[in-house]
Amino acid sequence: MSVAKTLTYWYSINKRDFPWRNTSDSYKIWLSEIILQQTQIKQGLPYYEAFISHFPTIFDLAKAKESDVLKLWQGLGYYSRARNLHATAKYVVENFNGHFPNTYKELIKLKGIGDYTASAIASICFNEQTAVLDGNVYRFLSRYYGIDTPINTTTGFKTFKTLAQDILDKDNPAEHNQAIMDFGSRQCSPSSPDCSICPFNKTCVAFREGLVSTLPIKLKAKKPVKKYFNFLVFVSDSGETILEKRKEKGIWKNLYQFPLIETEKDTDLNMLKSKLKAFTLLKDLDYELTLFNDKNIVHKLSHQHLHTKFWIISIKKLPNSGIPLNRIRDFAVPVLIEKFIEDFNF
DNA sequence: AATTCGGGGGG
DNA sequence: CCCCCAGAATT
Repeated sequence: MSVAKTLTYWYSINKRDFPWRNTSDSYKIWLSEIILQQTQIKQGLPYYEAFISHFPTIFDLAKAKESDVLKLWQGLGYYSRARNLHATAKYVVENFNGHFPNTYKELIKLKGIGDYTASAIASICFNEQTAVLDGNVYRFLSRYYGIDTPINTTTGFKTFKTLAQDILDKDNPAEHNQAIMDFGSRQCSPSSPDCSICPFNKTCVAFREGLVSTLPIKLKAKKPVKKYFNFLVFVSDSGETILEKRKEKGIWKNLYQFPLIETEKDTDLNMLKSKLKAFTLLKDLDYELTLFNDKNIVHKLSHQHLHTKFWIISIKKLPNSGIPLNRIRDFAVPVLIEKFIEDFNF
């Protein structure tokens, strides 16, 4: 039996039911694929439900404000996905009357849709013969064929993409693509898969040669950089605070935060006081400065470790216009800020 | 070809 | 502490 037939047979028995399966609604497939980029199903599922509930059609999503889309995306990370999701919804409504293009070639032109997502939508929605290549597929192919080419290189991508395309079941690309991903996710799992019950354990190169735990090969990422964040949490007598929008490119673009002072090294009370003196807005105002967290809160991102202090600035009246504390939950904020808001309990 | 985008969970 | 996750865009 061919590799593809074994995969689809396994899938016919082990298929899980998800709300984006058993539909060919390209809006739902697209939404699920964007949410699931670099995201486990368990984490993404509640967000998918929330988006479908708030935006049942692409027209609803296109009509929304970006701030509302980001608020709904809050906590899921990689926020460019939400911005691109919204932009593409508007684009597809404006240019295609709400209908997604039905080929890989046209889909990949859209913001937020790369090789994987274009292949997924084209095959699942329109039965185009184009193989998906995600982390699960890399793992299965590298183990089954015993390929030690690093997967996070240009050569690795070409090698595995070609192989995935070669073994694609041309008669049923939609089922095949979902089968190979589900198989990689659940049977050919990253750590300690149960190869004793694997339908490929007679032919898998990695199993035969004892390489299951070493494949796939991935080049190591460089170490994350340390940063020092000081958030200024203003609290006025009238119950207002200050949030600002992050407009620069970089992390958390278009999300909100308390006014931020980033420093080269860890900051103590006196250092921060001298920093605040540079704020002309605060010059003639009377305020009390206290540190909320004695130890730094370390928020870990893929490429940055944020050593964070929250400074409480109690003040009679804000230097410029603020927002009422009971409105704070209307703004999309990073998880780091959200956790503080819950802990501080204004 | 490298780097940068988040956050949660497993071992 | 390491790793991985239904990757894409930018440099």
